[in-house]
Amino acid sequence: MATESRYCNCLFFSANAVARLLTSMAEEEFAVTGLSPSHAFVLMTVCHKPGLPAGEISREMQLTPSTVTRLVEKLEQRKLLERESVGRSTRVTPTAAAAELLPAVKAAWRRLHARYTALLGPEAAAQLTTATYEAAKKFEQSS
Amino acid sequence: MATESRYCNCLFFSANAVARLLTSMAEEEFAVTGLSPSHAFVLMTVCHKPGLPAGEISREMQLTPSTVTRLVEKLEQRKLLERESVGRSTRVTPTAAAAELLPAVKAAWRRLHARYTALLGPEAAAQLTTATYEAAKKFEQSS
DNA sequence: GGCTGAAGTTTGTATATGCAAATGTCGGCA
DNA sequence: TGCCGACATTTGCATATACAAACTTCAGCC
Repeated sequence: MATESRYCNCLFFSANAVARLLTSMAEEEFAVTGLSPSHAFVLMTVCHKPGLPAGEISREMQLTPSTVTRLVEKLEQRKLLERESVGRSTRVTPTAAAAELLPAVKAAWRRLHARYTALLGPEAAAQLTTATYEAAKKFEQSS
Repeated sequence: MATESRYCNCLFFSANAVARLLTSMAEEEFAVTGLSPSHAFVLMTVCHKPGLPAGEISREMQLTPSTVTRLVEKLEQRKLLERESVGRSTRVTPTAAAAELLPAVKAAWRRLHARYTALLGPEAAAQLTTATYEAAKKFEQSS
């Protein structure tokens, strides 16, 4: 109470702090899969829709195309994904190894969810999540 | 509506998206000062408490000491801050140039605030900010 | 008084992400 | 048919941030 940060009323500030802390939690939970959180999300996305073009991954994950290229590249090196150039798009498909790894990835994701939900309380967590998602949508529209 | 992201109920995901979007807004607003948002916050922090040890900056900004070292280092190169080694801590003080730049920095900060507040609506913005800040505090305690 | 450990900072290295430019591919039009 | 602009992706480069190890300084204890 005595030491509220000077920046507690700045959303830029708090949002970045929360994102860093959640990323560090996510890294811990996904560690058992050998993947970083972002790589894990790419894997889940591609397993859900095999053959997805890279640009679609970019849109679903709200990351730039170049970032997606790097992520997929690394997963390809680990033999978890394959890329196929089709026309001007690049279709990405999971390998058998990816299918095998998927349950562990999904379990880690569930643990992450459970972890921050426990820390915030179920209602607060749900509310913060939707508010944050709505904000992301509005910000995205304006840019 | 038709295309809600699969990840809209994941706070890790939304928090990172919002943080990226806010960072990009902040970069635009702080651009006139020639500083990145983080550098601008360091400058404001040090102008507010001249002689602050680096570790205190680290705590106020919720960044690691090494990150603060890099930020201060660059501001020192630009003749905006000075470092003085006192015992085992490093005291950081603003230069005259920093004092001169400070109003522009604060103005940019106000513009940033106004910008996201306009996009979200005043109540929603305030509520999201406090909820986010509370979450950051809880996450920090648990780590 | 000298050692030992803890605290504060810096340095080396690694990762995530983005922007801008380059590359490759398609569609339409002269 | 061949060129030109638009789209999808990749590549080169830059920045932000962190972790771990090294370095410095102090504080207490023998």
